[in-house]
Amino acid sequence: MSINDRINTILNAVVHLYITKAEPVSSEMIVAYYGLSISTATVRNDLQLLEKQGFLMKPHTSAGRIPTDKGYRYYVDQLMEKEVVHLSEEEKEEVREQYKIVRDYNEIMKVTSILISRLTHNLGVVLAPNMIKDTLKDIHFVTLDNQRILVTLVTNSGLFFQKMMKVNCTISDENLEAISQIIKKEFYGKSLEVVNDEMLNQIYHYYFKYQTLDSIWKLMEECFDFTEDETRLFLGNRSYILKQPEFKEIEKLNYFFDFIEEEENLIKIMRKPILENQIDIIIGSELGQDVMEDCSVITRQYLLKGKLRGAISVLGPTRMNYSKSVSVLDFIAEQLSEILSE
Amino acid sequence: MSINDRINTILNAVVHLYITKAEPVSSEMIVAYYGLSISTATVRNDLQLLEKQGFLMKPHTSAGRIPTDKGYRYYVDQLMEKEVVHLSEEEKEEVREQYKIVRDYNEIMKVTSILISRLTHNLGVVLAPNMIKDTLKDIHFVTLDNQRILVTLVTNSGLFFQKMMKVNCTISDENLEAISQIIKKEFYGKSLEVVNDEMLNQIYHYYFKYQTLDSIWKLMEECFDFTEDETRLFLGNRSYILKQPEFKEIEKLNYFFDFIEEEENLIKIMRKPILENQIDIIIGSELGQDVMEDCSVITRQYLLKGKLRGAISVLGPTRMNYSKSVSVLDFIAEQLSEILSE
DNA sequence: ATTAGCACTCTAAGGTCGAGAGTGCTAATT
DNA sequence: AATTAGCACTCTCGACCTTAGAGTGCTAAT
Repeated sequence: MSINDRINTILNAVVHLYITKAEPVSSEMIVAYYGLSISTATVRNDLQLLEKQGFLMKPHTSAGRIPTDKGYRYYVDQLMEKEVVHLSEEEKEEVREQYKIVRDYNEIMKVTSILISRLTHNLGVVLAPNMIKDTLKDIHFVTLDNQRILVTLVTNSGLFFQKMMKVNCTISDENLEAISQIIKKEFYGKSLEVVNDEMLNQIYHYYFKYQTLDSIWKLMEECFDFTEDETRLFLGNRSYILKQPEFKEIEKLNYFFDFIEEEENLIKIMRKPILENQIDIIIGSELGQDVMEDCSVITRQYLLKGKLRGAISVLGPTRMNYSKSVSVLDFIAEQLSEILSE
Repeated sequence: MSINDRINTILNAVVHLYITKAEPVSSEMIVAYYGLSISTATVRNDLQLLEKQGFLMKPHTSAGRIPTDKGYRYYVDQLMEKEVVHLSEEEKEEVREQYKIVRDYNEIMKVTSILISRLTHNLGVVLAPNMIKDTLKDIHFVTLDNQRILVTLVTNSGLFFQKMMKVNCTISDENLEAISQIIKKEFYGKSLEVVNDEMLNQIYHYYFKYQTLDSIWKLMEECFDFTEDETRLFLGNRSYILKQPEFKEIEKLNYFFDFIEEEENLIKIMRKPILENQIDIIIGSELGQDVMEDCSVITRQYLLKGKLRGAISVLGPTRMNYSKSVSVLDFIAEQLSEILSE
């Protein structure tokens, strides 16, 4: 075993033991738990070295070591076993079971976030599929009552988008049918993004072109305005994260909840472009949020019919089980893509 | 001022001051804050009386008094001003503003839960309108892709219910149209409850009656099975409640979150029948849940087109501002009913 | 290069103490 | 009879101290 191997082993041991025990790791502990054939003094020398290089730190002079963000970074990049799937057959079965029951997209997203929470004991987050780049396949109007119309918009990948519109005059089913035909004729095969743009920019054009249908077009303008970014975010259980020792001071929890309840914060993190089938791990200070410097986020995108769509994440303390979380996200992303695409 | 009036004033003072200051209330404090023209000794005598009768208690011998559940109960039933609306014009305006923006039912529910949280600084909860007693007005099928059909079911009060169905064979639009006609013919004007029952019990009857449409009926059985009680619950912000002093011990928070994340718990409380336009206040031990004995729930139902539908609630520590919470629920229920019924 | 040995440092838990808040009782006052 | 002043008593809370022990870092030996 070369000296470099030994140093790596020791760093790995510190990260592992700290993740498991949530307490600073001492030289003695490392030797004991890893059955190393070197003395604690040697380990101490190596620990000093690792601290000087910025991978480890001590909470106080006479304490064991804990990893720094740099230490975690080195661990996830270099040391962590990525191949091994850290999921038991029971856990996998649980996921499959849950997915068997769900019926609609909302439920799928909700269940996914809960599954991630349960399996990682951190907070699971799901960003619903973005369909702005899908093309328009179909549009339907359903009259709810004489003041409300439900618009359902179906895309080429089988996703749908709904909006309720308020009207101040009754519009006959024939007229609705006519307008849906016109929209299909004009926009079929165009991406929602384009539909949105064209509709907003050229509404008067359509208005004059199909004058017979008069006031409906004003509504269409509103209806096709997707700019408000209807991103839907699903947060799983909070109860697991409360039990993490890092949150035993209520102050930390406050920061954490203030952060996650501002949806923009999470969306910004999860929207970050990631290479297909890759995992994005952001550790502590890398988040660039002072109040979240003790937390990490792991994000993975999922596919729908082969295309990147939404993302799923684990949010927890920097002292989270990274390899387990990665395994969970990998497995769930795979199952989710399958369900959505089937 | 009769002696009874004085006792009531003192009890009222203790509740008020404890709600505001979150600290045991002393005789001196009562006299000071209420400018009473009696001595602290007299107040102490009355406090002793109130304690003997079970309305107050002391955390320890040399501490001030705090209300018992019985004390809170007497307060909300007898002392609390119910008429006065404890909402500022700004707060009301905020509510109206928020409701102006929302577009669909889901969003309305979500916004409502958040508004309740924000205005009460506790947890707001919304139970979505129950439509099982509505009658069937319309049904639509939308083909998403060759394996999925979206069923939209419209009721007489303009609510709708959606379900995604998986099919293993392509069903033509003509057939879908035909079946929607048949369903409308058979079930128009019947309550969803009845539709559900009849569909489940007589599925074979329909199957033979309209044989030409063969396998679709199997799907209908599944589609109309509402028994799984698709109750939708919306929880508002958790961040306010974290800041309440009763939750400074993390243990209490754990119990709280475990409780609210089990949706059944909240549904059971909120489904309890309540007289129209009445408020239901459940205090501490009245909840019958050991772990929640320091929490209270206030529930109010809201109307849709004049009929009781869902419920909105405030969940917080027993030391919550009951009159403010009641005002918030009253105002929001009114606004919500209006929005839903307009 | 590794290790044994040991002095040193710091935390965490426990103990003591006094100040102060607030009560309850008694005796005096209205 | 109801109210009040006066005061002893009780309990908490924070400050301070002490000690055990966990763990380090250095030095000198291997």
